[in-house]
Amino acid sequence: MAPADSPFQSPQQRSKARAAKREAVLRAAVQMFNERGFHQTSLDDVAASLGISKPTIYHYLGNKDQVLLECVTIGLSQLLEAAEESRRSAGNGAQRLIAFLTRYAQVNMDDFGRCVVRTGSEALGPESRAQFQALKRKIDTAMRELIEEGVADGSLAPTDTKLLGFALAGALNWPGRWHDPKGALQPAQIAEQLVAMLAQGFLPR
Amino acid sequence: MAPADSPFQSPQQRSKARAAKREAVLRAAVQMFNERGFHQTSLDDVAASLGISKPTIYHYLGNKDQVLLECVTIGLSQLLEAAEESRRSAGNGAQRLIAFLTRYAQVNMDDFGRCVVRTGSEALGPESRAQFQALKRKIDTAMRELIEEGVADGSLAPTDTKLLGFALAGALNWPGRWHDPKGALQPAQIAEQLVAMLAQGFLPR
DNA sequence: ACTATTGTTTACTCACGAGTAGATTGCCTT
DNA sequence: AAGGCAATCTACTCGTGAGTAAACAATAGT
Repeated sequence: MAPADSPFQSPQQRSKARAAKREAVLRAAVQMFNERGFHQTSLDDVAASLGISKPTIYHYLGNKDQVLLECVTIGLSQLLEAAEESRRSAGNGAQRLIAFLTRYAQVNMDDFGRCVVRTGSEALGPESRAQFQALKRKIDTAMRELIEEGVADGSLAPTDTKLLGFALAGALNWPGRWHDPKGALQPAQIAEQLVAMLAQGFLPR
Repeated sequence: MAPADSPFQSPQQRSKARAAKREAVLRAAVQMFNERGFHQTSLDDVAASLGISKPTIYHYLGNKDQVLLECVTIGLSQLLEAAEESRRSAGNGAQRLIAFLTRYAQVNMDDFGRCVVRTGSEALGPESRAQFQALKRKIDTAMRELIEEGVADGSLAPTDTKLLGFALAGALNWPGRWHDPKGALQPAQIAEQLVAMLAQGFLPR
């Protein structure tokens, strides 16, 4: 084993460093995409923000399309993970749905989640677009399943599953558009209040 | 007065024809924007779809930015009009809010409304963007006022007005993303059901 | 008939940004 | 020592698409 402070890197350290750089590129890219929009962001801009040059980005990622695809894939994976976690968790259907929705809203206020919300599938090339849409469909399906489980166990009022899914998705995606990460409002709070509001409806009981 | 079938046009007819052509350009443009996205649509494409050439578009509209701005302005005007109409209508606060929301959702499934939903403000240049955002803020404000009136007259449960506004806007903008105009589902039905669902919440009563 | 105005075209310019070629440096292996 | 691989740069190419110049046609007004 090498001394911890050796200036020479082990293979693991090297590949880890490589992965870290790759991720740094994605982080920088996604932040600029969210701020200015995908088409208003050149890879030269992204490179400059990291103090590197464009070819370096191409060293880590194939092309601009792939950069975007990776960003949204990360966001969607977080959502998918949230769905799976809720699936495994205890509680009745309504409780598990609410847990999922809360996490869902939070992810949509994070860098990669926001990118998912703000990216229209048209921005991607045909192959990437297909992957993107397939992933989104997976999330939709997961949400619907959670809803149906809730209806089945009686903890949710019976409704049109698809429509409820769309309504919830819309309401909880929207923060990805309006929420300002530099603002005072905390994502966790927004998520919780929003979900509570949706759960209750707005007519008086 | 000239004979009705004269091949010579009166000044009114000329300016009307001009306006009609302008609108035809906007219609063609907005449809392509919605389908392929703004950046994936060149003005050459739009022109071709009308069987004309690009400079003709420039004869009616200043530049691409302005084309988009006009499109979203039309959409937003429809929303604003809906708000004003609801303001003037009879009924308690909740009823007027619901009427507005229903119309709001419908507009968002129409060509120009969809364009509003699908267009990120980053796509526009600075001046146009400011106008766009100002208009959107107006809609937001109108919605919040409707909510507050409902709370004031007791027909709505008291809540965080801003948050409810965002939740409703999100849920009712979303159809502009997923609804397929060529699909079987009718916008009017979707709008009504969606609003009813939001009004009631999804927890059992 | 003559001129101005409106509508429309063809045929350009020009900038920007994605993507690449090839050189360079330095570490790592044999 | 030598060759190879990883990481990075400078300096390009090249397509696309916004926007324009200039000509042409048709209609309207004088």
